[in-house]
Amino acid sequence: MATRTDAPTRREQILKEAARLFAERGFHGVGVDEIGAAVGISGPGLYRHFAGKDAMLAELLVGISGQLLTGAKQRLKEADGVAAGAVLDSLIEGHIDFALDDRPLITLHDRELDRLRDSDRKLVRQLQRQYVELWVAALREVYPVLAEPAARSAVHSVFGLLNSTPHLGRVGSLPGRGTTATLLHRMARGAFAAAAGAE
Amino acid sequence: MATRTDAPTRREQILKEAARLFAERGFHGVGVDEIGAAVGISGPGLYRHFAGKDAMLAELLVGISGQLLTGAKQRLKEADGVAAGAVLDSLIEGHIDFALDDRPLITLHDRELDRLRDSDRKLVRQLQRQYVELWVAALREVYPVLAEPAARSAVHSVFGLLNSTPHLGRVGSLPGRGTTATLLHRMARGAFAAAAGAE
DNA sequence: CAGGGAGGTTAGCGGTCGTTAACCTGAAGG
DNA sequence: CCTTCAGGTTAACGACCGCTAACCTCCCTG
Repeated sequence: MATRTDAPTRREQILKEAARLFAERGFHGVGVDEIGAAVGISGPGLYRHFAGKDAMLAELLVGISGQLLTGAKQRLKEADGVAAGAVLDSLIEGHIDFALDDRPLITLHDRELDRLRDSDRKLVRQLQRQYVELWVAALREVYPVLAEPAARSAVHSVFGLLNSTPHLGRVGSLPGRGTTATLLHRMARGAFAAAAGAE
Repeated sequence: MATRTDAPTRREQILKEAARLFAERGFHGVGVDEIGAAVGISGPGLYRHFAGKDAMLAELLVGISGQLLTGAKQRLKEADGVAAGAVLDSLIEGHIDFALDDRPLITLHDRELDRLRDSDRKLVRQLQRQYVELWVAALREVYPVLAEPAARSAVHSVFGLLNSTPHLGRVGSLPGRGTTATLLHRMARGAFAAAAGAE
């Protein structure tokens, strides 16, 4: 996958700023005028790029879920034949990268899903479900003791743990990205091991 | 502490329904008419009990933070002289009880804080900070290896793990409250142990 | 060099929402 | 029995918000 070097399109600028604002003040708490102002144009100008405010949220949430799922599938493909534990580690690593690099999106991800049109919400839910099932399978490969319901609960809980990055204070106060990533990774593995420990 | 048997006051009914609605659709996504309808009166009738919509949210959030902090202090007092691990277990147990019994409140707790007036938000933040510091101290009692910043990050992450209960599907699909509580407790301990493991 | 589309602008409409005003009612109490 | 007041009601106001309409201005292209 070639790294993008070209300038972001206006659509992408808008999506990025909208994500930040939605994460900060909630979908209903942000007006289109503010989103426009954040990219240097005025409110109604946004309608040259999106059908409406809902469409921005939909594109963000579908994008997030799709990106997580695609990334996970990619990692699973690359990790063919390696130890089960390494596969799980790779999933964890991918999720942590995302949680640390796109904190506004992580916030939106589990906060504004209900604001979507029915069809979009179903799509996002389906992508999320697939992502979860990838984790559940990888987890049970490592810990066959875990029954499926317990494994699913454990995965959701670890998502909660990894997605706590927005609560870890502003970027400056963190002990450094690498340190935080390592800590989160260890804790996730520890939580999984404990979940399987005394089943 | 005597268990309440008397009927809930109207104020309490309103707060409970408001919490549920705010958690479901967000603070800005719920109208006062809906909150009124949920308790059988009409919108403006609420103003006999609260100064405004903001006041309901404020009372909810301050109540949550205060309740968590008070409960934790109580548990610390009762657990005087016992092993450090047992103290940490008691904190975890208290938080899990809260997360499982008051899921709407847990959702509000880290989602709508920014909608508060400055003074209320500062109060809530202060209560939350005290609560976190109680945990950090208890955690470092068990794992003295953990430096304070790492301990604080670990605590926030475990909160994320424990507060994931709203994502665990509707109550019916859970494997039973006790089972879930035990699983969460084990995972929290496992995450803490791993955080301290290779410091 | 016409012209047409991409991407802006401002004005304004229609609906919603929080809040207030004015009024009503039933029960308690001297 | 009259008063008072807690706790409702409906009507309506003002602000805000998403969105559309109408118009403008480059820039690209045949």
